[in-house]
Amino acid sequence: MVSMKDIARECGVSVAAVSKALSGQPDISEATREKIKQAASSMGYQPNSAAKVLRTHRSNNIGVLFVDEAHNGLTNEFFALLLDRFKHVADSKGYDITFINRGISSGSMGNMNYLAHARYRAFDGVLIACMDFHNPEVIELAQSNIPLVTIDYSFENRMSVGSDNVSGIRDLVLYCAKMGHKKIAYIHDDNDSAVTRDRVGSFKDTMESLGLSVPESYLPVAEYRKTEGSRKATEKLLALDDRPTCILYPDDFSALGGIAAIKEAGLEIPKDISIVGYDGIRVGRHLTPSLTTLRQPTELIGETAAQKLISLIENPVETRIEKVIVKGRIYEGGSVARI
Amino acid sequence: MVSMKDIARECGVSVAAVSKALSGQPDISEATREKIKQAASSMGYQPNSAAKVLRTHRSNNIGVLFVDEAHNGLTNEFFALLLDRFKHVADSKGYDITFINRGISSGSMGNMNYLAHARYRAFDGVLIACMDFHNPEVIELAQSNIPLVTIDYSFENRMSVGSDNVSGIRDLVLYCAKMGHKKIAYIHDDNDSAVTRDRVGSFKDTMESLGLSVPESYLPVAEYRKTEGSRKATEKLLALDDRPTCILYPDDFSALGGIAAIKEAGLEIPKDISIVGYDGIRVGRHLTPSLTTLRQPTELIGETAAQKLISLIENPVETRIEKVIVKGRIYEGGSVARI
DNA sequence: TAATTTTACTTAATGGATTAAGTTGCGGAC
DNA sequence: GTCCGCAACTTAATCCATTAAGTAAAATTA
Repeated sequence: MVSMKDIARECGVSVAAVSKALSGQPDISEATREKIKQAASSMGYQPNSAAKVLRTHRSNNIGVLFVDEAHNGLTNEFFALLLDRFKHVADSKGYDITFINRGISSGSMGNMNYLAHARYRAFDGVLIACMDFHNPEVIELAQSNIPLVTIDYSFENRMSVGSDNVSGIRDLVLYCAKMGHKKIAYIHDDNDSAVTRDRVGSFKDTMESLGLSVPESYLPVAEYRKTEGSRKATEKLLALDDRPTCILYPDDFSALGGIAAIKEAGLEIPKDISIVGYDGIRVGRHLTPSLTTLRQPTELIGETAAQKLISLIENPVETRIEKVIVKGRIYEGGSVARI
Repeated sequence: MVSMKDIARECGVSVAAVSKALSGQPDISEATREKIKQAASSMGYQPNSAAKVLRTHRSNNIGVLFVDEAHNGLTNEFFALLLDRFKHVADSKGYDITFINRGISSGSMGNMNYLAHARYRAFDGVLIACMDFHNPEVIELAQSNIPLVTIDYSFENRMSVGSDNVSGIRDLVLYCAKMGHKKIAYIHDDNDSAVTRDRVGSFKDTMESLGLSVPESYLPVAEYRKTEGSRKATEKLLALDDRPTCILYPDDFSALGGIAAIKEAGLEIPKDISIVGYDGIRVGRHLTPSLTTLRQPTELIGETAAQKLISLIENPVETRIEKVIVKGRIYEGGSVARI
């Protein structure tokens, strides 16, 4: 490997001069700079990030924390798309992306936790998405001094980007009501998160403002993004004496589980029962009938998260901590009947 | 940040002793080792990867080259799942994963190419998937001395993991023939790759072995994984005087494009025309009828790639260069009619 | 007991780049 | 002619961990 030392020898200057010439510092004459650049290029010089990081404490590397146990991270279309756009913006600004995990061993002290890993790699910033935000290790990371952006969850005094769950659920409920539905159920997770609180709250509020009642049985619990749970929750709803005419699912994967249960019960969508998803993933568009859902501006969320995080990294003082909220839009498929 | 220096001062030993104690070297007494470990842990010591990489030239970091322009990388379910499994194995063996891109600037010399980026970050190894393998930069990377595994493409003298396209296409054709089809079309890309050659070759060979003829018009061209192209190719096939009774698509996304064209033509699957996909992505299972396809053992490909690459990194001499080929299995959906 | 081996360290060089502080030579001001 | 200021460098310290080579003391052997 050619280093600055080699170039310096070749050009008869000091290593410092080479460093300055290549990094565009002003106190190097144009002639010398040209000579150094020429030599660097002809000798096949490649910078060494380790040396740079060691000296400057800047890695131009962003850590991404995506849970991947149970295939819940990358293979989730929503998060894959989010990461794709995030990566795109990061790339264009000269940042790499490395996944944060728990597999790196810290010598004798067992495996590193998330924060230790982030420090070990000297990440300039961290993106957290698709996680259990109550995990102590995640909280530890969030309370560190590393620039941080979270998706769909907000820590105190930290940047976050999320979708507007309140308006999302409201819009969906209003749409269903407009289509004539009065008996609407909402399946949700019982985890303690703002997403759940916002959505359930919005659901109840909107229903109330429409003068529609929501029996407790219309709010069954199922883990997010698990088809199995939503399938069972759907079966419960279908078994009710006073069955709802429309079921809202908390995400499109859950809706897939619901569809399976409905088909199994010998019912037809939307003739016998209407359903609505949330997220707007690709598969929904190819179903028959296609799934009415709230399409999240996933690309925008990913891009915004990257911009905010990089701004936080590069201008820590001027950058204002924000809780960015972006609105989604209803995709009107064919899964809600007019009654 | 606490460094070994701080621990050394605290314990009254040299930095070298600390390094040895923490990395488990034998020539440190148990008493001293214990003391150092205690101090390290109570002082909150965190190793510094930059220093380690600088000194040892080992980064415990694997570069992953996934094209992402046109959302073709991460958001492709096949590759997302592949990467997910790859990452899982890499994690468990203590390797991080960083995306290789072209966004990192090398000071005055423009942006780094893939190889330069890999050297810059000192990746111990590289995974290449989902790429244009004829790209000069990719070839340059493949010809470097960095341990490398490619997916679904094989460079001379380099490790690769791929699915068995020959048996895959053959199995599908045999299945269709068994269902009574004689007029079978295959849409394919006209790029110059082993995947295409193997598949088209296998298609023609299998058809010939069955005594079935394949007119040129039954082999229309469309770019892989693009619904738009396959839609047009399908329209062409449907417009033929002697229309095929069954269309094979090169991947499930292409099949989605075909389905759109077929619906638009007012035809019904599988009553009027049968279709077959390739890959076995999730959406296919939720279509009505569900898509008959060749399900690739994506998880296995990802895991194998990781194991092979890490073996290549850790035992460069003993590890034999292999072209691993794994077989897929037909998923029998409802998109092929018995005629 | 003297010689040898082992144990448990220390010393010092090294990897590659950055940067504050210092030095030299030159042109211009007075 | 002298002094000042500036351009264009060089020097040297620094970031942190690793490791070959060296050393002193303790343990073993003859």
